[in-house]
Amino acid sequence: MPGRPRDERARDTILRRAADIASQDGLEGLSIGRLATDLGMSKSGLFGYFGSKEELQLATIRTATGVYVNEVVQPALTVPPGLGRVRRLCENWLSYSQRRVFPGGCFFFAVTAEFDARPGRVRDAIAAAGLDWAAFVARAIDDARQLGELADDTDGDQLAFELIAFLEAANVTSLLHDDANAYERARTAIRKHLDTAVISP
Amino acid sequence: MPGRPRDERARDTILRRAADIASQDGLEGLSIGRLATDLGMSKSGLFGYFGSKEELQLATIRTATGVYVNEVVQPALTVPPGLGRVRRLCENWLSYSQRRVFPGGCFFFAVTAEFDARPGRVRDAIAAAGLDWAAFVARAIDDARQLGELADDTDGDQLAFELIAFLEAANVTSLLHDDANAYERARTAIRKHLDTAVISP
DNA sequence: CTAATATCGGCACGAACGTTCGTATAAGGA
DNA sequence: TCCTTATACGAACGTTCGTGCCGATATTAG
Repeated sequence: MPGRPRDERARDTILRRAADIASQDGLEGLSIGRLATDLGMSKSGLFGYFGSKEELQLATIRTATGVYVNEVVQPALTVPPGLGRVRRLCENWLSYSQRRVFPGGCFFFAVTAEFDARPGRVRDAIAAAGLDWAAFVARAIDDARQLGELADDTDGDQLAFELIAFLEAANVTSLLHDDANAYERARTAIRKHLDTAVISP
Repeated sequence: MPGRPRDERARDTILRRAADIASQDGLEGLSIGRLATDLGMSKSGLFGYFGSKEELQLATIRTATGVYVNEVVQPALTVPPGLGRVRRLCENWLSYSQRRVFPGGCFFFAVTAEFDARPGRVRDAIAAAGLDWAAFVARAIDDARQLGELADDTDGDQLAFELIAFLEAANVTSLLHDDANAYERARTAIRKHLDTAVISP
């Protein structure tokens, strides 16, 4: 069985490029031949790293998850729990989408829409990542409520659903219509929306 | 040049099935061979109706637009302009997604995420449909405001952006996690959201 | 009843797909 | 130095893709 460990550095390079392609053309549109040509290597050489296309797709999702955590989640942990962290999470996400960290916008938006209606291990991995993200946002909201910054009857899951809806809407609008101020729309919506939940009087 | 008019009935049957497949597997995943096999006809016979895959994709978008208008837009026109029509539009959309009029959820959500990052005529057609829909919702909101049912400073485009964000978030959440109460989350969000914009005092 | 025309299936093409196989190269241990 | 092992490559596998050609069938006109 050739090639279990192989060169970790090269593997990461391959997967980072794979995530870029998949954000534009999807995980099915990501073909091994094109990826190999892009990277100046042979199809079979690249194939040896993964052993199957599905394994390549799963590894690409793991790599994209790492990028996502680095870009969106980690920098939000530098600010203390509370409303500030919630705002920071949203802003990190919008920046991550707007800066085109992946050229096709949010990687997970693209592959979620691609796989949400077909069963399999790839869909399961994407769904798990989506659940983790939603739970993380809800947790940040619950922290803010317990710190007395949000109203007592704030529903963390519900508010997370609404905030994430704004983020993804900005992503797709900006991509489809080259409309950069979609991000400003989302920022406005998030600000207004959080203000109505914040304890003010 | 064989086959310009052909059987209109058969053409509609083909395109309706094409839209169903595309809602699950995308307009690229929609292959002529599979579509022909599904319908019990030959590849070349089906191909003759359209002349190219891109033309099939564009025709599929037109057919899906017709379904969308029938399911979402038309029944909302039976209620008079105003806040009621806005609510009805949202409810029609959620019902259209929840009843799986297309087996892969909203057709346009699926194909938008697929094509939002690749130029071409297909993307342009999808983008135009998206603009029409957003403008229609914004118009309905503006009507409600001019009728005095919404606050004077209500921004129709902004509010339309927010409502559509909830709709699409319900669609994708329900599909990815088999979570039917995502629709209830969206209904809650829409109700709350419109209530804050409505003229109450 | 025949002739013209429209429609569709059978077949094949070239390209690209994921995958497998055999081989060449290069490094490490004996 | 020789042998082993790991890694990457080129070529080819069988399949499916979109597309084009050609002949058979059905429909319609004269």
